[in-house]
Amino acid sequence: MPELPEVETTVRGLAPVLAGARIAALTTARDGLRRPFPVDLAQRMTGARITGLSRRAKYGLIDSDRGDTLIFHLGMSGRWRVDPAEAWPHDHLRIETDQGRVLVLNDPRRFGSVDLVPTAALADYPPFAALGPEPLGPGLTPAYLAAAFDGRLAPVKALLLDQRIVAGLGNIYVCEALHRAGIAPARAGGRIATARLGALVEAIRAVLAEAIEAGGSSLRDYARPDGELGYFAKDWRVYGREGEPCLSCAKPVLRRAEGGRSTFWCGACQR
DNA sequence: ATGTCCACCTGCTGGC
DNA sequence: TGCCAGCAGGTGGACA
Repeated sequence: MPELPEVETTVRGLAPVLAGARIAALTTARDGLRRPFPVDLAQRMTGARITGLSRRAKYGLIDSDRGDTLIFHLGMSGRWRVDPAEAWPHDHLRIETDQGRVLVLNDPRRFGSVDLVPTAALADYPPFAALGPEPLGPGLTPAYLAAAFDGRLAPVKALLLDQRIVAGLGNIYVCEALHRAGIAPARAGGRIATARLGALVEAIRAVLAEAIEAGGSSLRDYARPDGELGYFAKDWRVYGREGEPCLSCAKPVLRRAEGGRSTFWCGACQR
């Protein structure tokens, strides 16, 4: 389920537990998730000190002082739990720090992944090879989108979900950004005026920034044990609101399923 | 190359 | 109450 804001919030929640700590133990409960875990994961991480945490697209990065970076992806249902009071089904990976803190990666659907790559060779990590710019970074501009969308007949929604064009957007935030920008999700990407792409860039940034802020707020609340990172309540303007009134014009929000995913939009506000 | 669909998994919900 | 279809926020590979 996690998109960029959820992963960002998760990383921010992991940082106080992991940064500067040494890994006392790393254990796995199965061979892997969507991919096998690295066979030497425990060997290479045990005893290592964590020097920093960061995020790229929907991936979380945990750097060790041994020159390795552990890269996790939460897939659709992954979450990190902090100092869990009890074991849950689908707890797949457990980290214990030298300060006695415990982190557990739980992922019922197992669409997530955990990999270990040399920090110096992050660019060679296959999932990173073709990633587009970070939506909150300097690379996402109206001119960039205009070039990326040029001549494309695919729906703008599909293009925004393509991680090679923009890295980190998922179904929810694409629906929300398109609504905020007043652009119909089915409109061909190459048929959007540059001025409207400017509105789209602003909408993407605003939607993500607000979600990260909401996640940060929930993070501050849960200094308690057995915390779940990255999941927080958020009110969507269109996502999940089929039939309910558009918050801009009160006409019912529409939903269409394509390729197994739902698109929510307002037929009146979005053109 | 581009656009579309499906598989990979488990869990939850709503309708019958 | 019980069963089952449908749905879920991701990625990547297959196909036309």
